[in-house]
Amino acid sequence: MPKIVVPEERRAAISDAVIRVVRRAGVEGATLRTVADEAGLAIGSVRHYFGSHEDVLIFTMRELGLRIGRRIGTHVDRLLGTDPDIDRRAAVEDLFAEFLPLDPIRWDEAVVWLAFTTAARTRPSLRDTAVEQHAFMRGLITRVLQEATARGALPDRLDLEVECLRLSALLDGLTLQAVLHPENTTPDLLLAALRRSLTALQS
Amino acid sequence: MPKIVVPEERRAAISDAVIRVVRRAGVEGATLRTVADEAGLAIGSVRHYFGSHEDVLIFTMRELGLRIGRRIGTHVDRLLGTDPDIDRRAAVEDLFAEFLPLDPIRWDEAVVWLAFTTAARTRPSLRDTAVEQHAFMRGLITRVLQEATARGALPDRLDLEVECLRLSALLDGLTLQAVLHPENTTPDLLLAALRRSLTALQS
DNA sequence: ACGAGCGTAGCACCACCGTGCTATAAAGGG
DNA sequence: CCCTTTATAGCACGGTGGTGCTACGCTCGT
Repeated sequence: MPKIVVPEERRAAISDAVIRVVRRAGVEGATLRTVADEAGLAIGSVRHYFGSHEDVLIFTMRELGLRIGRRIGTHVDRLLGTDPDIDRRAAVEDLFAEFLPLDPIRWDEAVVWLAFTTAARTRPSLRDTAVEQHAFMRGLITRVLQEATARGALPDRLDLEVECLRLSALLDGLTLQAVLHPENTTPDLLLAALRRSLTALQS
Repeated sequence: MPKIVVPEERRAAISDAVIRVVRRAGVEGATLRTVADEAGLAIGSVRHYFGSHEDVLIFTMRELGLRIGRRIGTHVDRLLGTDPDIDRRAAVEDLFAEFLPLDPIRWDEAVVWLAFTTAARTRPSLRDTAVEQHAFMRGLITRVLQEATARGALPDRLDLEVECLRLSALLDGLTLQAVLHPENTTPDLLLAALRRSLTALQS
């Protein structure tokens, strides 16, 4: 049966298993044994595709980061595209809403990403990915704010560095609360908070 | 030498050691051995004061929560006190600023608290404390907003549930970013973001 | 003064971790 | 057809985790 296998697919399947385990038991719960079990493989098979346990985590975190970035990228394309007739306010709202865990799929992703990015504080091998993703988020928000300012959609004496921080902190904070206290942080509340903040920004 | 020891002091000293270890190595790094080492005790001595490793973590998290709550409580007393001549806007700002990691001491506390509260998601024994502290924060913010509305300091058609979420998410998000990406999130930026948000709330 | 009780310390056990290493079976190329 | 390569699987080792249990010494009540 071997040799027909595409290594990339196997790696992806394994990292999916890692994501499920982390969601259930945290990063420290994702041992080679639990991951192999979740993936329906033997521990030796998992090790065949990764140099070490650390590599499994690094690959999975990067994979998850790419997945999130790809999802958000879709909205960026629409917003920064050439179509002049779109409702830009709605497009911006959609873009930022994509950061929020508004459905079970994104909620799971947010849970796992939070686990990884907090774990990265004490795991040097995960830091790079965490920093990259954070820079991506800050850069994206800054660009959107700059563009909106240039367009006259925002007051032009805003301190964009502070506004970027406020917005990214809001998104991170909403996500954090939705992940840790979902019973008090329903999707409709998340959306209401985002809408209110964007509206307040315009005045 | 024994018997002169006050058990509560020993427990407090041990939980201080736990806090230092968690700051350095995360919750999963706080094993009985590392904690005992950090406290300058033998592993058996630590176990004399706690029923289990789990108890050590529970006690320490609760202790840290109380410490944070006590610090914030000081500002609450001042704000809700009877003195009519205080600058209420400044008092509110001071109160909320107390949630932020503006100095090394509070930064350490924020790091450790974040570690505990995220760990609580997968550790049932820590959940209660996490939920309590979160309810405390939400309740406090709601009360302040209600009082400000009653006083006429805020527009009275605000949806306080949404505003409470916005504010608590902002504080949590700012803290999260300061903890995970301190190089991009300096204390003066944190304060600027808070001030801007409070001002925006009033208009 | 002496025994009870508490603080301190550490051994021993089992469970689980990552990893080096080996074994087996299934392809694909010569 | 055989032999190299690759996928899969698993053993065994060293290290480390929490914990049950025991040992020892100091202090204080009687």
